Amino acid sequence: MKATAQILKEKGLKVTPQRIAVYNMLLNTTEHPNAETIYKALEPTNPTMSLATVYKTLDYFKQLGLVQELNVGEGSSRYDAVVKCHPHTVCIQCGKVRDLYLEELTEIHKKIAEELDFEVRCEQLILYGICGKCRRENNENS
Amino acid sequence: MKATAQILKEKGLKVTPQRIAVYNMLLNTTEHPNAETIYKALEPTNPTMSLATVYKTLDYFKQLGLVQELNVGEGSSRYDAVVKCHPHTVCIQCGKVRDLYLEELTEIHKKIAEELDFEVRCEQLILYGICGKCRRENNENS
DNA sequence: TATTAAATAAAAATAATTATCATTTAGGGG
DNA sequence: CCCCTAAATGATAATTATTTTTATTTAATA
Repeated sequence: MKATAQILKEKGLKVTPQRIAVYNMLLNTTEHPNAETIYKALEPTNPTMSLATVYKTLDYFKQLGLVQELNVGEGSSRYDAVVKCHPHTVCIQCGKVRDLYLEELTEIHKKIAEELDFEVRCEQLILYGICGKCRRENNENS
Repeated sequence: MKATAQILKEKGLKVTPQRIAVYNMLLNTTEHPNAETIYKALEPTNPTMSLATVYKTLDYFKQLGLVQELNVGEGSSRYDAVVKCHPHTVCIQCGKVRDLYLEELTEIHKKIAEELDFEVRCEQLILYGICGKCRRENNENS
């Protein structure tokens, strides 16, 4: 695996502890955290870090294709270090956002795109519903 | 077509000029306006209308299934009087949001959902890209 | 028509994000 | 290795979208 500092350098970014911290945090989670959550997670180890820096860092990363922004209809944006377009599930009960990897879908959308007067750059599919865990808990309590 | 007042009444809502205006405005557009845009559009005919009322009205409508909220990654939410889940295209150049009606997709998602430990309630597909109009304009200018 | 609970407008409050700006720092050149 | 400078940071103010509050108005029922 490529070192974070190296990745930043290749993108033409100055390597700073803050940027390394944000990127590593995102690499090591599948939780799709928002800026606030990232900030809180880094506070213990980076006590001088500011929330504005997190926002600015995420914005740079987004422009350079290091992260993707995801809005599932909450107040705030979530971020994902997996930049390849991929579908997500959102549990409307516990709020958990999970990645889905369904090659079929990608292919199907490509095919459909060809039939439209629209040049698809990225497709985002969000499935809203009840995750397995919540469904089982609901059944127990009824 | 059912009268707006009747629809509101059936949902157990008090019929007010503001609610009728908001709902009719959404019925008569395919632009997926946000709260601000709805407010501005209604200002000429409803000069006393307040933005807070637009927000509250949209919130009621959403709860009752009269409108659906759509977030394509802008700062604000858009609203659609077509409440059936359906895909959208978003032009990353002109910002236009359009409805797509692709039955195949709905079916495919249903099938895939069966294979997941996830009970799908609604799926939202957003295709980001360049619309035909923008693509043609780009070609002219190059 | 009178009553009353609910809806409205206006304004203040909140939340998420962005901008400003003085200070600090990364990283290239000497 | 240190200096220099442009860029990054932190603190804070500003902005934008949305929600809440509250006094007033109104829809709808008796």
